[in-house]
Amino acid sequence: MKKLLLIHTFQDKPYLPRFKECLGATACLLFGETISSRTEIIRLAERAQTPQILCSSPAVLQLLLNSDGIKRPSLDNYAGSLFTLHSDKLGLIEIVFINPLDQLVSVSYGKFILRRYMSKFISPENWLVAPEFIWEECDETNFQRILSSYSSASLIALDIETGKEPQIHITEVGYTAVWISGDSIKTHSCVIQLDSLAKLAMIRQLNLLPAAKVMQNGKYDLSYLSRYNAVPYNYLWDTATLMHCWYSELPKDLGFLGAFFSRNAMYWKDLSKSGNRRDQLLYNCKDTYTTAIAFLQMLAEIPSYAKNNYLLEFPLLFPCHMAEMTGIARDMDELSISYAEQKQIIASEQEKLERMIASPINVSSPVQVKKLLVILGCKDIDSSNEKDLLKAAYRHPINARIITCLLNIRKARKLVSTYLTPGKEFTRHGKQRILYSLNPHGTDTGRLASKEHHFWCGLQVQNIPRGSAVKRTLIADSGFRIAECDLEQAESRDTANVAGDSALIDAVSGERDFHSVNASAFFGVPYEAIYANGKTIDKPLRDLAKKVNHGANYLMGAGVLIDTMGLEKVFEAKSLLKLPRLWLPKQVAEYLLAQFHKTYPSLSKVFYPGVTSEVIKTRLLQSTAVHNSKYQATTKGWARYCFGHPDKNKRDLNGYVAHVPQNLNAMTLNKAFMQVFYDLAFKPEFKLLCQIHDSILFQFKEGHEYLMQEVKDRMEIPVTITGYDGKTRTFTVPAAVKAGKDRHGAHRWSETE
DNA sequence: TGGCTCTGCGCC
DNA sequence: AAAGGGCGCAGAGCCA
Repeated sequence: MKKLLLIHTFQDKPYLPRFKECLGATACLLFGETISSRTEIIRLAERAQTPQILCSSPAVLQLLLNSDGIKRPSLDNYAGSLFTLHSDKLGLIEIVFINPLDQLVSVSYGKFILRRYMSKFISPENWLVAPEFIWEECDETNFQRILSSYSSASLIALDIETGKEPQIHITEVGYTAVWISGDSIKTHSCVIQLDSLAKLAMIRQLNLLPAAKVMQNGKYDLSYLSRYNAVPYNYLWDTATLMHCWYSELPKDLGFLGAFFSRNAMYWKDLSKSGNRRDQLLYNCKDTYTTAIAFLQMLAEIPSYAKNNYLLEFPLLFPCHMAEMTGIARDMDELSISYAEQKQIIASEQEKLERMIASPINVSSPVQVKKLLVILGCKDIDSSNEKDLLKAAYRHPINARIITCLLNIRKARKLVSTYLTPGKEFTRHGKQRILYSLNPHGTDTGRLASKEHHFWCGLQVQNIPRGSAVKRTLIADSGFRIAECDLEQAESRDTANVAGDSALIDAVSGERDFHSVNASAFFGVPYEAIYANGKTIDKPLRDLAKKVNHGANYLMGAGVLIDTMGLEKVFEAKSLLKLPRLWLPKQVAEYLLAQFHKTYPSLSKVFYPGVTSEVIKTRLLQSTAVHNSKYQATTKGWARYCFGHPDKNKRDLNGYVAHVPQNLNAMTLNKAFMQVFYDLAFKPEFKLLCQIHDSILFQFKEGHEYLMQEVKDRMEIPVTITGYDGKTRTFTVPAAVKAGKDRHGAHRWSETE
């Protein structure tokens, strides 16, 4: 029988029973005392009569690393790393680090990761024997040899390192070539320090080799290599994308992939901190070696659902790359105007506020704002976010004056600091552009995520404020018009069809205004009294229905609904609906939510239980959607592996229930994005800018207005889906397109709203 | 000073 | 006891 030794910390003690659940038939001795030397570790192993040690102690990690001069190593980074020691009695001792044991409870995938790391000891036969790591620097003296040997490689992993000063540039490019023949796998790694045009020529030649390329988050590398005219040929594999397709809920960084996929992993990223040139080159090589090893292990294990996901996701990297490299022009004059306006608001409101409270205050400091709340007689409110401040405002007119002022400052500050501070622009030929990145592996649901650009500038493009303060500084290129096409009520339509709730399907796809239909159904008021002749008549009731719909969709509880609506609205709803005068806000909120579920009963009766049982039985949420669109490598839907327990944990349930329509919408938009990319984005009169969850932003040349319709046509994709009620339906989410003004007006993003 | 976590808030 | 989904960025505050 296998025997292990666990060295744990005092804090781990409460979780030891959980730990034992993961052991299966393996015996394990536990040790939770202080250890102060390597010899002590060896003696401990000898006494336990096992050369295999699991360890969650940061102190032991420090012991094993201190000869390398690494200060304060993080256990998180080294979890999964394998260290070795030598014992005269036992021979080779292996130590695998694991995460602190509280993660067995606090993280949904805690047990899964622990079992994975344990299997390095328990089932070593499941792990590829890593080929030897051989590396050298590549320069004029050995380039021809390396080029000719790499030309027969089966696979080449590559990775760039970049520097920021004096301007962004590539410092090195690393490669690991892999030769596979039969059961034997050989690798060789090299790194080119990019310090001359001759070296660039070498990089170009290596990148053009026929072998399939594998990168980790390769879009980053592509963005730089594009500028050096050194784009790699045959980029087919991406380890971050693969990981996302397989286990979207797990980390995807290279350090984690190394620990997860390589038995002998040793976290290497602390190397780069040494400042030593050779370490830097070695570091770069290790990145590519780890990418290659992780990829090979993935090939050996990856299940079919993840392969199918990969066919859905990998192609997106190319339109995303194009959009990232396009960006949106910024009107710098308009920026300074808008910046000054917001600064002015901050100054005047700040003065007003400080006059009222007769004291200086930093409104961005939760500590100071909470003190203010105490002074305003609201010491029960222990948070200083907008929602809670509004509670305080509702209590007294003086509070309201002060808090309104405070919130105005916060709003303006947010605009200035996040969106309007100059310097985020990418400047070329004297023109400024806002760049951004779009990451297909960024979310658990299949939506794209956005961040600032790889070039250390730009903005997250998916959370630009809706008003004109920021969007008016983002403009079409000369001779172009900016336009946005969005899918209307996409998530509500998707929810309705996925759940198979016929009432919701009718409400959302009928001719009538959705929120007014809801208001009528929830509150028993005739539709015509809320909405008639294309106009809202009873706005308060319609808004109420909108909030209830939104809240119920995300399985909101009554308490949170009160907070989002605000007490005032809750009381308003009570009198509007003639509910008993003595009802507490909570009862009112519960009533509102109940009305929703009474109107659309399949959601709670069929959809939520369906999601729960699917997750429990299969651990997967498998989409049944089939899209009628072009350029698909697969017609099978996305599958998400689920570590959570929707039957035991409401947060998990909420997340999985929200996943289903969010994922369906994302898949539809992503397919639309592909169609727009292939059919339109290469035309000179068209520029693909980005997608924002239910819309695509683009530009077209003046005089080519028909392109708006072309985009719209490509977004309206018929979807056939089998709902949780077992019935199959086909539906199409309609799209609406809006363009900025033509040559006589401004060509600003703000015009498309 | 740099690095980390927490809080708050922008979007869909 | 109560629990709104999915993201990323800036500032505050704390620690070494």
